[in-house]
Amino acid sequence: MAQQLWRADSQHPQDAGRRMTTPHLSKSLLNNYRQCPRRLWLEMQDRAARKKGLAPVAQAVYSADTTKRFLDGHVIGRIAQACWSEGVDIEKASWITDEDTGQRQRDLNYATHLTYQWMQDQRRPLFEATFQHQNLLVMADVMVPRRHGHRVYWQMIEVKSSTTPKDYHITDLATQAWVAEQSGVDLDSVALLLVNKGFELHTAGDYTGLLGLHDDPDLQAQVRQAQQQMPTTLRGAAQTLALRQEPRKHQPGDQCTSPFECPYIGHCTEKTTGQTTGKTAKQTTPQPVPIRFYNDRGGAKAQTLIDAGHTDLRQVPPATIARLWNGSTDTHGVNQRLAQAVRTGRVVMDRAGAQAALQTLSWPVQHLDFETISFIAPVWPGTQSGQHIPFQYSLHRQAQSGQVLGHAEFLDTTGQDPRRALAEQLVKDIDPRCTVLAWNDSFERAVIRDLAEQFAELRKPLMRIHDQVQDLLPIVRRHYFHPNMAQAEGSTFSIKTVLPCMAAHLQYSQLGTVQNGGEAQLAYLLAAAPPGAEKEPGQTITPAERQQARKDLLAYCGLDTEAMVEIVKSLK
DNA sequence: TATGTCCCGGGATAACTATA
DNA sequence: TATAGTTATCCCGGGACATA
Repeated sequence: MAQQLWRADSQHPQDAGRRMTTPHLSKSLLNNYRQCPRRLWLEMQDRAARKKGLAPVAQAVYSADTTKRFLDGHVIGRIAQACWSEGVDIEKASWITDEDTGQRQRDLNYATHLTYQWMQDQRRPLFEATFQHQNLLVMADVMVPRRHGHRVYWQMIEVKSSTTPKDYHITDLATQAWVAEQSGVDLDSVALLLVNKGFELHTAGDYTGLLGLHDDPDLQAQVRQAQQQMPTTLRGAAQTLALRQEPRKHQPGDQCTSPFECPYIGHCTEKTTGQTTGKTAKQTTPQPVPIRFYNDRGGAKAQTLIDAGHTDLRQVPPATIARLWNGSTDTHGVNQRLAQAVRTGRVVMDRAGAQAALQTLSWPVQHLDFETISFIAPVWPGTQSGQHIPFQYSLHRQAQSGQVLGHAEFLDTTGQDPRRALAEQLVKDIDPRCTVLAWNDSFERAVIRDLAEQFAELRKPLMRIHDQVQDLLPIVRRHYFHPNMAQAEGSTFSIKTVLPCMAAHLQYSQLGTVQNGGEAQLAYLLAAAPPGAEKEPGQTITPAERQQARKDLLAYCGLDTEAMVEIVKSLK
């Protein structure tokens, strides 16, 4: 006998709109809890405040990187749905118009009801099928009916804009399958629909082969295993929600960025460091300098010092520091310089060594920086998913004296494949006699290699440029350390960390909306969007916005190479 | 002679550093 | 998300030395 679709104790969807209480938790909220209870708590406070039209308790801010990832996810979601032409989009059908206010809004109880109805039909795949159990609501990306003899089972498919399966994919599937099964759905399997690495677009708009189904037995077992945690997780989340006070005992840590960036990082770090942040603390308040090293995997070296009772990096004797790295210096002596810089509060610089390194370059040098865009679903024929496609570069020419001899730049925001024009211009702009300097050159070299592979007739000059490229970063790393770099928020040797130490008059924070690579990608998408494109529903991108995005892009990329100019100057 | 301990170097690997 | 490069760490074998 076929198992009934809905359990007796679950509320009958017939009167869903009336009797069902709105669930308190969704899959993503549960994920927030898994990542950090404090995040869940803040998110719920935020929602409650928004509902009442009040100011949020904490300001949630998503970085450009995360925003871009969300965009990618939406695109992949749409492409996935196109794989099932018969599919019914529950989400789309669940928007109703409020008779009083005339506003359109989504009715999740209605979505649950629709899901129930279509599942009884047993023939068509469902998108965003909505299930509720207890106070938890989930939406499954795709549900596919599969007939075994007389019975119909369902395969639950989770679509991810990722090329490899991740742990959190398993927990996602576990949560959704658990809720669906608790509400009586017969699942025969779960699956992930992932992006096939290396997919190349041949015909514009044809994404056949972009996505691949993963439903091996190992996945089934992992999801089953993860489901066992569900009751515990739900109980924990409920306890967190019942708290009246923010659970501050959850202090910032690795969980703030892994597996996802938390939008409340700003809120939590502000609260914990209080008024004495690193920026404002001067000699007046001798706060202990936390023990941290460069490239110290998992903080192992730092931990040995902490275990030995050290609390302030400035108080650790140099010999003790040296002993950490087998009694000598670490590979390039970076951490000896780091410790010395922190101890003395002064810059450590091996000027002679830096000069010797710079001496080996072919002057004048040209500082090169690319901005690239990548699409998980490639838009231009001949490009692959995830490929970094350059749309902009900046090139500063600098004499050995330090003097700037010229600046060239390129920016294509036509929305067409920018590679050809960029490659041709680059070949014209690069002087074959000069060293080309990049910051972390592997990236620029890979981009140039790609271009050389793409355009056979430009291969020779492009590969010549490729061979001209050298890296400025290791020269700095081996000969320079500024005390501020030891406590930098970002990477120790990121150009955005190093620049303000070497040339205080140049600041990324003075730039407009584009202050890092992720923001550059978003600005590009804005500037190069097709005519009539909308930023938000109902908000067409204006020519002024496009112009501003272009301006910000030029300023940002230009500052990256100008930074390199200044860095070379201060090494001399 | 057999066995155990320590250290060192080399190779593989995982994790981290950068970039967008 | 991805890639390329770097580096800490693990593991292993070999050599030196001590001990049974």
